[in-house]
Amino acid sequence: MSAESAEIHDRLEGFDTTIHAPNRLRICALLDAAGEAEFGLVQKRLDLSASVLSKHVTVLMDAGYVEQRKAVRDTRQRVWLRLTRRGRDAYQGHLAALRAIVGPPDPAL
Amino acid sequence: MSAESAEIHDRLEGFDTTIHAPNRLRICALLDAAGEAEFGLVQKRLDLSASVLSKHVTVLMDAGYVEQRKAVRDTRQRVWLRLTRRGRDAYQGHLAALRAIVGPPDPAL
DNA sequence: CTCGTCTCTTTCCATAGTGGAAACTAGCCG
DNA sequence: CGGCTAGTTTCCACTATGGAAAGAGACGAG
Repeated sequence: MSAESAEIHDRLEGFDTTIHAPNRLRICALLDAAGEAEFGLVQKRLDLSASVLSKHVTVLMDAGYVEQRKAVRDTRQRVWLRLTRRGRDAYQGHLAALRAIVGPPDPAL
Repeated sequence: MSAESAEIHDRLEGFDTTIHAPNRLRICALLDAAGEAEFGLVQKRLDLSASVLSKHVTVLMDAGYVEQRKAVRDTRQRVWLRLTRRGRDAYQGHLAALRAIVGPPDPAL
């Protein structure tokens, strides 16, 4: 099981464990849809504690998938989050990998 | 953030961490598609060590998602795996949850 | 009957991931 | 200055995960 295994078993290319973690998947999905979102909004939307969200964002930034922008709203500094180009690609690649795993949606359903 | 949070944040109903784990997701997808599959075939298809596959199968059985059937092929006892009804439902529910998270596939792509 | 093989299963172990709580930091207001 | 808000980081306990190796059950060979 070596040379041909790549031909035989399901491909995992694009599968990204950094993104796959449930909360990070939700974060990426939200940012992908929103384009850019405020930290607090993400936190509320996903119902995460600030510390947990902050840590996941750190992981995503370390991977180069997310970047921050600081801006003032209501006299207060807030952090805006968005996917980098690389993050968007990785996210889309991960979705493609998931689709490859689960197969095409059954049209009969 | 309590009563209305269920209305606000993304729904996670159906999201099943037991199934979400990468290798278990692949196992469930394979069994869902195959109906029933031999342990060895699953192992080869997914390129997993016997011990790892066995442990994941145990987890899925403990959850009531998979059942085994022992049968002889080529003079040797082999284990056949399949999703239970409950497992199939949980798997489909998880896929639905994933779709709810990532949103509808972009037709423009 | 005993031995070796094949097919899983279980145990042991080391490592990494995860979240909650709380302490900490930075900017702004009064 | 003290207090408040918005994030960040640290501390901690717990769970998950995989690899390697030992076990266990069934079967054929001799």
